[in-house]
This record gives sequence, structure tokens and C-alpha cells, in this order.
Amino acid sequence: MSKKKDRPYSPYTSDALQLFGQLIREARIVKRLSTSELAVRIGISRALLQRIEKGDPGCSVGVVFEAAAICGVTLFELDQRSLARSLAHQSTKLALLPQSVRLSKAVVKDDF
Amino acid sequence: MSKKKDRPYSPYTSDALQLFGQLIREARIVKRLSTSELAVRIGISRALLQRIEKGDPGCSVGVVFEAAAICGVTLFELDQRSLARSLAHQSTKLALLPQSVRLSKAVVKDDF
DNA sequence: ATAAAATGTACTATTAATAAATCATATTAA
DNA sequence: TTAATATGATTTATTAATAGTACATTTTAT
Repeated sequence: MSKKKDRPYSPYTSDALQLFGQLIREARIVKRLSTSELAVRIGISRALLQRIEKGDPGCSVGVVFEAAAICGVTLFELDQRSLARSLAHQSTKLALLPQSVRLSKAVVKDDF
Repeated sequence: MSKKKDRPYSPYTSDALQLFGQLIREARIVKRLSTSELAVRIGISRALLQRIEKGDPGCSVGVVFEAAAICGVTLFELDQRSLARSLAHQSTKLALLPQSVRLSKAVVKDDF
């Protein structure tokens, strides 16, 4: 049976997921943690951690990021402080952009 | 009511999720795409895209990465080819590590 | 100013993620 | 080698994610 959604993912997404999972797995092994031990630290089941390490796209992004954080795998190649600063900066930048996107009709009366 | 799981996320994870969502939002606006238009391209509902842009940790990592990919937001700051190469390299590296982690008993008879 | 359109929320039904338990297999310290 | 243990895989019950819809609000081109 197996009624899973089977969403189409781009190769870029699939590769990124796999790479991310492998980075977590490598970090875990280097730290000499078993899947059970790490799962407990993250607060998830061992089965879920195994899916994360395999790059399963169905895992929630929060637990995947948390697993990375606890393993010491950086996100955006930024440490905690740099990440906080980037977020603040990005928030400011975003506030300056238009709040809603609408297509402007007739560019400039379509001149010349 | 409201029986949501309420997992504890570290500040690092929360910040990373928010930043990621904002990068996607910025890219969408710069490309002059409405949330509806982008959602269609990603193949998800508009509501889900809005949760992604807000940095909701409950979204599945696959759709979040796919949204980024379609918006042109890079993962690991790598383009498609570099990402594929990194994955290949990481796979090789991982194959050289021990397949299972076990704690070696009695470090050195606990001497000091 | 105003009207059209985008965004923000909220609700429900359906589908999928997750935890927990179990068993089989693979791995490694001794 | 072998015995202990980690890993892989599966199954079931529970909980949460997602799509779809609708409606209120905000935004912006005119």
C-alpha cells in the first residue's frame, strides 16, 4: 500500500538534505555518541534521528536544525552570535521592502 | 485546546529558522512573486509558504529546502554542482569512519 | 480616496510524522 | 571468535502537518 505523498524534490534539495544528514552523522560519530544517546539529547526518537541522518525530506525542519545545533554542525556557517546579528540585519533589510507584491500594469505606457 | 507538541528549540535553531524564512521572503519579493504564485511553483499551499517564511519549526525540511531552491536561496552557500561534489566527498569521508559507536569500558582501569 | 489584490488568520478534513516497541542484522571490544 | 551492543528496519497508535477554504485586514496602483 504505502500512501505516502511522494512530493517531487529537485536534485539540489535532495543533495542538500543528504549532505546535511551526513554532516550530522559524522559529527555524532566523531563525538562518539550512539544514535540512542544523541536522540535522547535532542529529545527525539532514535528512529527519527536515523531518518534525519538519511536525509529524509519528511522530517520537520525544527528537529533537523536542532540535531545539527546539538552536534555542532553550523547553519549558514555562522556561530550563535553571528547568526543573531545576521537575523537582526536581515529583519531590518526586509522591513524596507514592499509589504505586498503586485504586478504593475503597463510598464510605462509601453513607450517607443 | 491547542494540543501542539511544544518542543523546546535552542535559540540557535530558532534564529536559523527565522533567518532562513526571511531570506526566502526577501528573494520572493525581489523576484516580484506573490505568496500564491510562489506557492504554486513550489507545489505547496499558500498557508504553508507563509509558515515557512515565518520560520515555523514544524514545516517539513523538504518543502523548506525546496522553497529555498526555487527562490534561489543557496544551501550551504553552494551552487548545484558544488553541492553535488561536496556530497560525494562527504560520503567518502563518512565511509571511513567506524560504522557503530561503542563506549570503550574502563578507560585505563581508572587510574590517575 | 478607493478599489483591486495581496497578505494574515482561522477552521476542518485528510494525510503524514513521530514515538515506542520489537526483531533482525551488523559491528566491534575483548 | 564471540558476546555485547549499536544499528537498521518494521509495525502500530497517537499526534501533528498540510491542503483547501473562507474571511478580515492591509497594502498599493490608480
